Amino acid sequence: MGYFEEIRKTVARIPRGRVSTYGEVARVAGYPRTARQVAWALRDGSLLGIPWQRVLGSGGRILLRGRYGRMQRELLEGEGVRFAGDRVEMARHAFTFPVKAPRVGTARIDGNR
DNA sequence: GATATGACGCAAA
DNA sequence: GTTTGCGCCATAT
Repeated sequence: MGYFEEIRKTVARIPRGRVSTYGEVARVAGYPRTARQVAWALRDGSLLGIPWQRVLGSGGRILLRGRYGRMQRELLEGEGVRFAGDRVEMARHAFTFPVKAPRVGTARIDGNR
């Protein structure tokens, strides 16, 4: 799987009305410290049917400048995302990606390893 | 291979 | 709260 594909797949998991951040997406996708590259993967997200508007800078700030930035805000507000000033109310909308942890089965101790 | 470019993030001032 | 500097790393040229 390619890098972009992983990133896009991760972004696609963000539910409507919830948001995430570049850094978070990068980590969850399995590529820590590649927050900047996430932006690259989303450049033509709108053309790929990816909810690019749900990815924000840390702290819930919209980093996109100009009309695209305004468009992002409109799209988000359109799906019920609330803003406090220039940033999204992360406490309310931050999406926590489900951890794909090994099951914590009842009688399973997970010996070593 | 070498450089330049960013929708980043964080620590420091 | 703001600005600055720097590390980061996939693509583009």
